[in-house]
Amino acid sequence: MKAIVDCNSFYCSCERVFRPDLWNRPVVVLSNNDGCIVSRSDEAKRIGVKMAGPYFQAKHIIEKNDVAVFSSNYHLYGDMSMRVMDALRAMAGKENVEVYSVDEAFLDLDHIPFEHLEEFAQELKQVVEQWTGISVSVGVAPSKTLAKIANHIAKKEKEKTGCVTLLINDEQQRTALQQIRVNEIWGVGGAYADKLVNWGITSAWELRNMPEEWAQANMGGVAGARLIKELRGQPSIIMKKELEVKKRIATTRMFGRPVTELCELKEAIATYTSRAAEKLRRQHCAAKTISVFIVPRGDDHSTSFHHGPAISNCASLPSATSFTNELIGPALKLVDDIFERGKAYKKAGVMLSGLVPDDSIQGNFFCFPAKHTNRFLMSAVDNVNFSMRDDVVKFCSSGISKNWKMRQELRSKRHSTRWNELKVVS
DNA sequence: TCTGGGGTCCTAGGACCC
DNA sequence: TCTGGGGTCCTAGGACCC
Repeated sequence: MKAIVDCNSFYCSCERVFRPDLWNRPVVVLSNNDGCIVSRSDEAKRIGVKMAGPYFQAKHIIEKNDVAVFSSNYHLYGDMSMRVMDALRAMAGKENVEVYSVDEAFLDLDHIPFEHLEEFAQELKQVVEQWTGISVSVGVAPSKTLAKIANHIAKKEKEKTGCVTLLINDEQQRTALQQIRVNEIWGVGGAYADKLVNWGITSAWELRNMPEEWAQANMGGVAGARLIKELRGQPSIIMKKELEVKKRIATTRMFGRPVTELCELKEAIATYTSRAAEKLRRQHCAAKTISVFIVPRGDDHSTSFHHGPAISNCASLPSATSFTNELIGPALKLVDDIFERGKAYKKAGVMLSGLVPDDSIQGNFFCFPAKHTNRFLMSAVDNVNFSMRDDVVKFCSSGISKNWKMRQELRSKRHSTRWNELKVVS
C-alpha cells in the first residue's frame, strides 16, 4: 500500500503557525513578485478567492473581507517542509518516504499490516500536526494514483473524513472512482480531460474500465496505459528511493519593474547564474551547456499576459563546470548577443543542462579542467552563504542595489532561519 | 497598471552512422 | 528499369505536476 501525505493550504499554514491571531482569519499567500494567489486558507476559499488568480483581480474581495495577505517567504516554507518530512521519516522509516514536492510525500506502507493501516494513517496525521503545527491530509491506496484520489476526497470532504481517507478494497475504490470526474485525476490535465469528455468518458470509473490499448493509442502512449493500471490498483508508478539528481537546473524570475538597461539585465543574469551554479554544486554536478533567455514586454496587448515571446541563446562550455566564475562570463556574453536596445524586459532566466557528476569531468586537449583552488573557493562561498542563510559573498557582476528585483512587499519574518527574526513571545 | 517558478516524461522526426 | 536495414543521438513540442 501507498500513502500520500499532503499539507493543507501549506504556505498559509506556515504563516499561521507563528501568528495565532490569524487562526480564524482568512489568509492568502502570493507568488513571487506578488503576482498570483498560490495558497488560500479554507476561509479564503469560502469567500470566493480563486486559486492561481491574479492578486489585483481579487483585491476587492480581499479588502472587503479583511483577508491577511503575504508575499511568499521561501525561507520559512522550506524550513517547515523539512520538519514535516522529518516527522514522516521518523514515523514510516527513512527509506519509505519519497518527497514529492515542498508540501507532499509518498510513503511506502508495505510494512504496515493491512488491519493497522487506518490506525497508522490517523497517527501520521496527528504526529505531524503535533510536531510541526501544520495540518495534513492522508490518502491510502494500493497505487499512487488511487492514493492521490483518496487524498483528494479526504480534503474535499473534510468534515466527513477528518482529512484521512483509505481506498483499500474494491468496494471503496468503485464508490470513489464513480464520484471523481476525469479532470480530478492526477495525470489528467486540461487537454486530456476535454478529449475524454468528448469521447463520453466523464468519471474516473469509466476511464478505469477502458482497455489499456485504447489508452496507449489515445492518451500519450505508455503513460496512458500506466494510468489505467494505476486506477485499477496495479502499482505502475514506482516509488523513488533517493533524492534524484536533476537533469536540468533553471533559475528564472520576473522583474519588479520593466528593465531597459543592458547593465541591469546583466546584473540579473549574473545573479541567476550564481543561484543556478549553487544548486548545481549542491547535487555534485557540472554543466556542459548554459542557456539564457529574456522576455520583452509585448508590443501590443493581444499576447497573453502582455508578454512577448522569449528570446534565448545557448553556449557549449569548453569543459563541464560548476564554478560560478566560469559560468558568469559565457552567460553575460549570451546577454550581449540577444539584448536589443530600446526594448523593455519583464523576465529573464538561466538554464544549465548537459549535467555530469563533478568528479568525472572530462578535460580536452586545449583546456584542462579547472584547478582545485576553484573548488575550495566555491565551497568556502557556499558555506558562508549557507550558514548566514543569505548571499553574503557574491560576485560583483551581480550588482549591489538590484533595483530590478521582484516585489515582495508583504513578506513575513523568517522566524525559523534567522536569529534576528526569531519570534518573541511576551 | 497589475498574471510564478520550477520540474518531469514521452513521442516524432531529422541527422547521422555502418 | 532497378538503390537496404538496421541502429543511435539530439531536439522540439506536447502533456503533465506542484
